[in-house]
Amino acid sequence: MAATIFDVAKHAGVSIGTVSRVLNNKDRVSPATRERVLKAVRELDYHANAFARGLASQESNTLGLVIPQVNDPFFFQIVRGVEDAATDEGYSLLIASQPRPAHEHRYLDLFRRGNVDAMVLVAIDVYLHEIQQIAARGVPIVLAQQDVGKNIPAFLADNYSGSRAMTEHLLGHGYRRLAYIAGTNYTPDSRERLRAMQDVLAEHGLSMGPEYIVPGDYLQDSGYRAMLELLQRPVLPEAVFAANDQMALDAMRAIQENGLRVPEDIAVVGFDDIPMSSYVSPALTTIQQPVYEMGWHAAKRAIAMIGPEENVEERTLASPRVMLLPASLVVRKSCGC
Amino acid sequence: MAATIFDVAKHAGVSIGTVSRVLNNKDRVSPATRERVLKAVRELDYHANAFARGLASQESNTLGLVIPQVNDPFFFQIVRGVEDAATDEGYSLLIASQPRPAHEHRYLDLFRRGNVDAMVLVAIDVYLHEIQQIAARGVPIVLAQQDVGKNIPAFLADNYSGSRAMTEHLLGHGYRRLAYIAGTNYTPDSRERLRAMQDVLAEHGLSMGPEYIVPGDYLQDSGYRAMLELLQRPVLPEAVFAANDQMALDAMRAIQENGLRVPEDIAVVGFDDIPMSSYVSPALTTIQQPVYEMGWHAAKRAIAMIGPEENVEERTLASPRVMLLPASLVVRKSCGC
DNA sequence: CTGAAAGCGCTTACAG
DNA sequence: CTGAAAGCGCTTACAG
Repeated sequence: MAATIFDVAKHAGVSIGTVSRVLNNKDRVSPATRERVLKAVRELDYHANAFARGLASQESNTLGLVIPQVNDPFFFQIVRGVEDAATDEGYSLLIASQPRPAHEHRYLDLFRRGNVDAMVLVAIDVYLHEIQQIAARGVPIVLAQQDVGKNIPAFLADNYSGSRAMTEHLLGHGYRRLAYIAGTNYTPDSRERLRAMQDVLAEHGLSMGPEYIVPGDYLQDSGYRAMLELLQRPVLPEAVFAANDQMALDAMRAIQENGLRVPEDIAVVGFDDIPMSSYVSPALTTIQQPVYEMGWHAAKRAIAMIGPEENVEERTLASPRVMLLPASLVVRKSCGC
Repeated sequence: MAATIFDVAKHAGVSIGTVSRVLNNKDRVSPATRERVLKAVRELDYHANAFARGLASQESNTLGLVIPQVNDPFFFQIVRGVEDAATDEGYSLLIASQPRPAHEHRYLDLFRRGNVDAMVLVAIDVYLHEIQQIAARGVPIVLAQQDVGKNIPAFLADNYSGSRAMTEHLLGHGYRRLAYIAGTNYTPDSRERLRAMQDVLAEHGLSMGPEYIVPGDYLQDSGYRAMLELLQRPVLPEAVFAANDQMALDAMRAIQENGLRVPEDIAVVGFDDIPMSSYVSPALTTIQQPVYEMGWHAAKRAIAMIGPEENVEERTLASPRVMLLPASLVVRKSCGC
C-alpha cells in the first residue's frame, strides 16, 4: 500500500506536522530536519494523497475546463493554451466536454463539489444563473470565446475587426456582390462577423440582400449545402465569406464540382485558419484567430482570481472584464490574390 | 458557503449516515426517509464534496488520461473515445498531456496520489517500471497505441495488416519500385508498417533498397524534406508510402512543386486518414485507424479493472492482453485509382 | 431501517 | 523550530 504521512514521519523521527511543513515549505524548518524528512520521502516514495490534502486545505490545485464536444482543431488549440498555463502555475487540469446542444448541464456538478479552484468555460451553452451559482461558492469562472455579461471575465477573438478586415480586402479586389454563409448561434461569432461585413458594405454605399445570406452550422457539409443554395441565385455572388474555414472549404468544393472556378468565377474566404486551409487548392484566404492565446490568457486569469472568497468580486473587477484578442487576415489564393 | 452533509442531515432530521446512504443508495432506506433527505438536498442545493468522498471511500470516480502534447486530430479522437466511455461509466476525466520527448515524467505524480481510480496512457514515453509502480498501488493501467509487454493491457491499431493491405494495393497497380518515408520511433507504428511492407514485397520476390527508405518524424514538413531526398535518386520510385498522412501530404506537395504529377509520375499513399486527406488534390489513398474506438475500448477496459486491489492481476489476465483493432484501406486518387 | 462513531490522510492554528 | 491536536466532510462497519 502507498506510504502515508505517518509512515514518513515515523521513518524520519518527526511529527506529521513537520513533514507537512517540509512538503509545503510554508513555515521555517531547520535544514537538518528538512533533509531527514526529504530523505524519508524519497525512500518511501511518498506522494501526498490528493483528497486528504484537498479536504484539509480546501484547495484542489486543479483548474476545471468545460469545452464543447466538437471535433474541431480550433478547440483543441484552446485546450493546449489552457493546459500550458495551468501547468505553468502548478495546476492540474480537469476537463469535461459538453455535448452540444446541451439540455442538461450536469457537467457543472463536477465543479460544484469543490473539485476545482477555478474554471474556464469555452464556447459552451451556459446560463448566467448557473455561472453565478458556482461563482457564489467562491470558484472563479472565466469564459473563452463566449460572453454572458455581468462581471464574468471573458476572452474573445476580435471577430468584428477581423471580419471588417476581410470585407475590406474583398472590396479591394473589386467584388461588389458578396454572400455570407452563417454559422450557428451557439456563440455570437457568426453574428458579429456578419455585422462587421454589413457595416463595411454600408460604409461603401453597398449592401447584401437577404438571399445572399444563407444559414450554416459550422460543421462538415453545411457549407456545401449552403453553397448549392447560393448557386441557384439568378445572379451569382462574386465572393462568398463563410463564417468558418470548414464551411468555406465545403463551399469551394461545391463550386468546383459545379464546373466553376475559385477564385476566377467566385472567390471564397473563411475564418479560423485551420491547418487544412493551407493545403487545399486554391489555398484559402482566411482570418487567423489567436486560439491558443485565448486559452492561455483565460486560464491565467482564472488562476489569478483564486484566493479568499471575500475578494472574488474585487479581484474580478481589478482587470478589464472583456479582452478582445486580435484576429488577423491571412491572405492566400482563394480570394483572387 | 456550500452546504455540507451535516446541514442536510439537520434539515431532514436524520443522521449524516442516513444522508450518505440515500445519496449512494447502497443500503435500504425507508421511502419516507429517502424522500425527506432528497427534499433537503434539493432545497439546500447540496453537492457532496469530492475530496471528502474520495478520502473516505478511497475511490475517486475519476479516470486519468495521459496523452502526448501533439497538435494532431489523431489524438483528439482518442480523447473523445476515452471521454465518452468514462462518461458512460459515470467517471470524470483527468487529463495530463505530455510533452514529447519527455525527459521527466512528472505527470505520473498526478496519478500516484490517489487522484484516479484507473488510467489510460496513449502513445506516451513511459518506462515499464513506472507503470508497474503505479499498478502496484492498485491503479489499473491500460495502454492505447503503445505496448510495453508484461501484463499491461494494450489497444493498438493493426498496423501490420493495414500496411500489408496498402502494399498489396500498390503492387496491384503494377508498381515495383516502392519507397517508404518513416516516422519516429516513439511508437512502434512506423517499424511495424515498414515490416509489413517488406514482408509483402518479399512474398512477391521484390525488395526495397535502403536508399528508398528515408527517415521522417511524423510532423509538418518532414515529409517534404524526405521527398526532396527521394527525388535525388537516379531512379525515382514509382510509389511512395509515408508512415502517416501528414508526411504523405507534404510529400505530394514536394512532388508537385518539382513539376511532377501525382499519381501519374509518382503515386503517394499515407496512413491515418486525417480529415485533410480527403480535401487535397488528388485525394489521398490511406489507411483508416479506429482511433475513437481505441480510446473507447481502452477506457472501458481500464474502468472494468477497477476493484479490490488483490484482484488486479487476476482481472488483468481475464481478457486478452493485446487487442489489435482493424485498420482499413481507404482508396482515393493518389494511388492511381 | 437508522444512529453513533471511527477513520480516511492531510493542513494549520496554537502552544511552547 | 517543532509537536499535539483539532478539523476538513465524507463513508462504512457495527450495534440495535
